[in-house]
Amino acid sequence: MSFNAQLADLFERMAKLLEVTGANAFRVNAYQRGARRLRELSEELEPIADDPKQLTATEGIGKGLAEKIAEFHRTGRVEELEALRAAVPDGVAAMMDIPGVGPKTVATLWKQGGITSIDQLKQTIADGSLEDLPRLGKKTLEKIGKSIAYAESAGQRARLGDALPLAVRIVEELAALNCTKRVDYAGSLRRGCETIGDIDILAACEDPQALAKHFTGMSLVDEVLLSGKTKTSIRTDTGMQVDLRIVREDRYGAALMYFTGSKEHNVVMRQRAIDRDLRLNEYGLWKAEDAERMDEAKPVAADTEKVIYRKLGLSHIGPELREDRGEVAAAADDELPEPLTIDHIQCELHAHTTTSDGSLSIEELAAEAKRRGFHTVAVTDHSAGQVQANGLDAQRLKRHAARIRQINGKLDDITVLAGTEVDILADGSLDYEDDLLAELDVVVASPHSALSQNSAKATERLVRAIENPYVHIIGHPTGRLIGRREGLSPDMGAVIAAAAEHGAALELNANPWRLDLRDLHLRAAVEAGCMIAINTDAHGPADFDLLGYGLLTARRGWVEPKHVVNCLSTKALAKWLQSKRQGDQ
DNA sequence: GCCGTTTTCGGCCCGACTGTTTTCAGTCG
Repeated sequence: MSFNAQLADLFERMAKLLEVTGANAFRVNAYQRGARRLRELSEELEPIADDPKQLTATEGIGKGLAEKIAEFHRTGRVEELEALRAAVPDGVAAMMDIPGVGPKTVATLWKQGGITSIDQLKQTIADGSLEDLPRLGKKTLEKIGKSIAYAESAGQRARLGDALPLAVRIVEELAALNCTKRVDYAGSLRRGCETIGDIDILAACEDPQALAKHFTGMSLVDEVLLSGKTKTSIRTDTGMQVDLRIVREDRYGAALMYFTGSKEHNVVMRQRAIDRDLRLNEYGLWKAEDAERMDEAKPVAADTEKVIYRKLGLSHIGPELREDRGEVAAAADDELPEPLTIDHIQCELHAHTTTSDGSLSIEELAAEAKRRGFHTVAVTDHSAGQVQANGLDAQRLKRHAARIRQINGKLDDITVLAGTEVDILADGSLDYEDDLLAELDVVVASPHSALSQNSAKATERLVRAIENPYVHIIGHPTGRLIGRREGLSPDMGAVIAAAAEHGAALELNANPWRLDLRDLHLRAAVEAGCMIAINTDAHGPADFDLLGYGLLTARRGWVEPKHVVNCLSTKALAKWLQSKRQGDQ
């Protein structure tokens, strides 16, 4: 784990323990913010760990955190954290993770109830001996018990690819009602986050009661969690929590902005409003004096997000950018990245056919790509190392390439490239000889095995593949599977620097299990001058639809059309593929 | 603990919902 990541974990732990012990909430928040900053930092703090001046130049790190960083660097530990650990049993801190249980409840359970673990809490709820504690009545305990049971059975965040189709289905069903004026999904889903805690749906409606009733009566509803005048929550049969909020139509934009978040983005926006003697909340942007009487007053702006941003002196910030990663400053200077849309994507450079583990023939793949409006599709079947995927040995690859070229000669309006997705072996060598790779139009090199090797080895491995003169694209560079497998954790700065130097593109694999590279690494890559390849890794016709997940992730990574090889014209793409070859001759 | 064209103190986003109270504390987003 990197120095920054270790510190981020440490600060998060501090925050949690401080919260349980009833520390000042703003102090807790400072540690949380510090941890978050550390995770987003692209440069390592270790070299400057003993220089408070340089450390405090980072936003969110002041004198206190700088001292902790120096202490950790010097001694490998932080005294205050050790003291907190000694004072608070592990099980007590763990109770904070139960939904509906916050610091106050944990403190009551621990100090007054003697509960020091989730297991003990579960038992005590079952035998009913807890009900004498203040503010812990029968219903509350019942709810906590349910939360524990649910967390034990599921608990994990949903992948974007599972949550988005579900949200679209719910939005479409609610939109079909006569009384519905507007309805959208908001929250982390609208921001295109790779995993989603719960789905937020926002609606404006002439008959809120009817809408809420329809919502709780949908066939996918397993349990109604709460239902108020403006907020209703359900759990679906797949275990996903869905919140519906109903707002006035003329306040819709303010609500959409508010519920899209992120929380951190909202904080910056609210502060920006205050700096201009305005107030921003979920009901609109107000003059400061009107914020107290929103019922009678007229908002400065409320019906669309765009107007609210404009009234705050900002160009419209796309939902994927709203993470407090510098987007507000960029919008103020009119320097936001150009939004990458599906119309910019003109080719697919990573696809499989029946020759390895795909479901389409070469002709069918070409036809599907053409139907999607692409000028080029690359056939990149697996190399021999992928035995389970029917990977090709050298002889089969030669015959396959010849057949691809033969078919390409007969097709109009679509170019089919002869390529491969060659394995990057554990030591960074490739699964084919260089002279065979040199015969192909496009080479995608990907790690598929030895995905738990250490960081140093992974870095060396990927850099070596990047240095190979015949490699155009590094496919799904870390090999992670979201929520299932962590994949490689190389020194991404070194990998990116190598890719920039050698002109290899890094892939953003659009499959929602992968989304690899992830958003923050993409941003570091384009800032370093790397090209990005956004591919669906199609194994069948429907996989081309996965491109949408790639676009969301790319926008989160501040990737613009000019950074993406799939946005190149036929001619420019041919030139790019060639340049790699010529540059090394 | 962080931060500063109201800078070394005094703020730090704020409203909905629930359950336990009987006017509000705790949690969540």
